[in-house]
Amino acid sequence: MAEGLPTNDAAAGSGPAGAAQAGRKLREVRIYDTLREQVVPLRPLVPPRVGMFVCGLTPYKPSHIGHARSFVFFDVVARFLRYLGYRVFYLQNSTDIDDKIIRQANEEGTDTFHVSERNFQLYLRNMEALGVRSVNLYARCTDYVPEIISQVRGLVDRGFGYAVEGGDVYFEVARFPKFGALSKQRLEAVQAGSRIEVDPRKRSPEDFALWKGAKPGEPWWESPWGQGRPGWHIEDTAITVNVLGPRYDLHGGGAELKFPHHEAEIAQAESATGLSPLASIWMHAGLLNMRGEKMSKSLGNVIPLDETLRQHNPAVLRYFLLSGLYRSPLDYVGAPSLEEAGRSFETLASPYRRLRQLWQDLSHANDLARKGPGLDGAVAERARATEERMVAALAEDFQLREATRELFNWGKEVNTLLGRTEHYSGDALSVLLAPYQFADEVLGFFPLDRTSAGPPASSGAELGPMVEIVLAARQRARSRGDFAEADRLRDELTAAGVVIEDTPKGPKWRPKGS
RNA sequence: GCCGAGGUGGCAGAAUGGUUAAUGCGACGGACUGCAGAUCCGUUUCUUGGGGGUUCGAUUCCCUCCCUCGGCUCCA
Repeated sequence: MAEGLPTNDAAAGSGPAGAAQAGRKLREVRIYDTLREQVVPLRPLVPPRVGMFVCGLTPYKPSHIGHARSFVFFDVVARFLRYLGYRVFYLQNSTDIDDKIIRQANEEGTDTFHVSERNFQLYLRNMEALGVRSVNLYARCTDYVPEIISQVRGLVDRGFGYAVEGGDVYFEVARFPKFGALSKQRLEAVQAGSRIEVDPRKRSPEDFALWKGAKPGEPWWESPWGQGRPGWHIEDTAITVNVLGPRYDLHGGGAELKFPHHEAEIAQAESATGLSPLASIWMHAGLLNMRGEKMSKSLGNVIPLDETLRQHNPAVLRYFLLSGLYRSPLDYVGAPSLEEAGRSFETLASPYRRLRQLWQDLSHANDLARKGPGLDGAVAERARATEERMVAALAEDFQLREATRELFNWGKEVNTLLGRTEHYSGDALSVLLAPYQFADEVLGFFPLDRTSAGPPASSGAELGPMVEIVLAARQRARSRGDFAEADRLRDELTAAGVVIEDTPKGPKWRPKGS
């Protein structure tokens, strides 16, 4: 939210957030659960708390825009639940030790910590640029090795895991009949489709590694099975059981993780704790595709997130990533996708920008309390209704597009009102701003206060004096009818990244991309 | 092969067993402007992959065929 804007009710404790403290019933949110294959109400184990875990990334390389889609979406999930008054603890892990990181470190001639930490820090910066700020704890796998070993040992003790020669420990899938329930896969079918050479030490091909014995030159930790490191799946359950408990409310991740990763999580955690279900609701975000195909290194179509954020307004990327149904694939065709999104975003943000400017003008003039024209009661009612419809859309399995549509419609109304007069009172402006503030708080549509399309531009402060001089010259040219000169000066300002708009009250300007 | 998602206007992309099938982008016309931009108003285009069925009525439910994409132990 831009500094100096009217305070949102929720933040002030008199709105929905205050409801929880007052012990009132929280608004019900319905979410599609992959396991049950239907939209179900979120019923927190310990209301109003919501434990939420989302599978994070393996930072062996800089993250790409596909990652951004999931993490931006789950950011909205956490923001929305908090807006409603749920007290969300959002946990995300980072797989900072695994085969790919080891390989990358060897290629670079450095160690795994450097590789994972460098990419993880870059990821955090990228997430910050995208306005993702709802995660309470990023848990690194290597910080939880004792918990991991303890959980593996527990599984071995209870007969779910078995150690083999070489220091590997496997989970015996045959001991967990529900394996496959989440992805609706049957084991026989899975075995038939296996692409991986079966390790002869495993009792069954579908058994997966809980712990891997260290090979020469690899990082290792001491364990009851010798020197080794965690298998891929175990860190998530070791971390969540310790941080969120044996059961929690929401588990999120990309759709491709359903099988085998999330199946393995269920098998591990429920076998280790004896409690079920591990997560009350399993959410899966649709993947981001490149021109209809998955994004993968072998196809050579991975778009680095960092590069994209340097070339485009992060707000536009965020808007684009949130523009479809979260469970469906989203197709990215490169820059044209973001250019179109940028035009849409401009339509969306422009009325907000106008309102915010008016508010700030009043604020600077210390005149917020003045008696300006108020608002028609019907307008105020429509503002409330707009916000309510946005809430309702999100409360029914996060229908982002529905919510956004409301904001477009609201923008049209705002533009019409501002076309009649701009002299509204502070109260009236805050009513008009409310739907935008909701969108900012929950959808994060206006991160870092950047509300127009395009790459970052120079700041208004450093351009200001030059622009004012040129603009004055252009006005003189216009008043003497020398429109050729006036247009030339406008072209120069445009080339310098300044957007000029003539209004009845004289020309206005702003840096492109601000 | 098995599991899953999907085929809607020029493009992106929603929705519902039943008034004119959202919204955005684009295009065209009008208002405004010296011009442009922004904004407003209006217009433009889909009968919802093919076929069959259920129904008073289906884009929405069922069957079938065609096509696309994803998962099947690296992957947000």
